[in-house]
Amino acid sequence: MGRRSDHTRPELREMIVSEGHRQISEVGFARFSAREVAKRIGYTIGTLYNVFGSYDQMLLAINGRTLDLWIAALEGRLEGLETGRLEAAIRAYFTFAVEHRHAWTALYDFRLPEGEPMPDYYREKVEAITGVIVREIAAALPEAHGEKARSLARSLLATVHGHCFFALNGTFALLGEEDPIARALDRVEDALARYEDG
Amino acid sequence: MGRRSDHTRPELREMIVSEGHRQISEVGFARFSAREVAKRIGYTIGTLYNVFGSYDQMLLAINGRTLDLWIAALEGRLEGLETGRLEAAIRAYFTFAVEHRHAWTALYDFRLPEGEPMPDYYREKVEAITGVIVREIAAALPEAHGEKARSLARSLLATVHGHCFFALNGTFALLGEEDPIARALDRVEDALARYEDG
DNA sequence: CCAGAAATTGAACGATGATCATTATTTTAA
DNA sequence: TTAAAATAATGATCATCGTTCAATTTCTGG
Repeated sequence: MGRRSDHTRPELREMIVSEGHRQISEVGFARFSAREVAKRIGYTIGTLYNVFGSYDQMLLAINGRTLDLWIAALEGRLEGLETGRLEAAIRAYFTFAVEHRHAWTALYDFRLPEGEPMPDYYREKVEAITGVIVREIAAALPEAHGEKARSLARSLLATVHGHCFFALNGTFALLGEEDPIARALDRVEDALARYEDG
Repeated sequence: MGRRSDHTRPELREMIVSEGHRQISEVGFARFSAREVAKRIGYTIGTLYNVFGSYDQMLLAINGRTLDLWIAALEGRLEGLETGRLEAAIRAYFTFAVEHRHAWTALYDFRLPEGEPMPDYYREKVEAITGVIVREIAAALPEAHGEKARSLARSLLATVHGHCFFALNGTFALLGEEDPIARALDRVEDALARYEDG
């Protein structure tokens, strides 16, 4: 078969990302198959390569979709909230990871070959996640500003990530920790309390 | 060829784990190949299955080797140290991860199929890593004891892990953080300071 | 010395990602 | 209107992977 134009380029792109995300959410990164994605949207493997150029770029697009959904989930949860915004953001962080186990894990399972740079569009999505936390940290610490707030936000993001990661991969269960979110919130509180003092 | 007895069962096991660890350290989890391991020790793929029963159990053994080396590196670094032991432990945590990038990352890239339980020997190694931190936390906080110290240690372990993970996977670089270890130490200090107060 | 046990092989299978000449379709321009 | 050029999609081909297991070879106990 040749040029069909059943779908425009952007439509096709969307179909692949959408189905790819569905796939990876269901079976996880390890069992993900590009061929299966192609089959399910009624195309063949070659077409995925035509559209994305490489497997890696396709996976990046799929992970990008996960980031989009994650950002939306965070923002959505905070919308209209007056108090407890930072805590809500952290809880939403966990909730998304738990509810999208496989897709969330794939974010970290997949890595570009060394040396290959992250595309800007992806970098921006990662920064958007951070941005949410930065904003809430800055709001929680009126006296903090600029780089100080950004630095603390990055670090607390890593803190929350570590707790979330251990919660999902079974490390916390293995170690007997039963309430990972509470522990993450403890650590954030520790940092804020200390900051307020000096 | 048949029963050769060039090597005893334990010898063979050691050869596979040793070469497997070398392999995964070099090329990483994604490019790891069991066939390649077999070839390099002068056996064939079937033999690996004879010895370990499954691919997963072999990988677990290889990751177990990484944990052994990690524990040894932590203990070795602390040996004879009188002061600054907790900080030294955390620095050693990072140092090992950086110096064994691929092997360390493989610890988290590989997961058993859902439902399959961790073998006890592996669980014990993970607990040994935690144990080091628990011990130093307990030493740093004389008034903390039992479950309180364990709980805090687990949480700080997750905190350090998050920072280490973001350092290695490029997230911190992307966000402009240049000194992940310092940030991890900040967070640990935050927790200890708060704990000492009440 | 031989029969049975044990260890090792490697061919076979079904997948995977990757490549690319071929073919079908559309678009363009004459 | 039609021929030529550009484009889209295919699917056969390749190298590799994990997995299985009958066949083969070697060892060992009697």
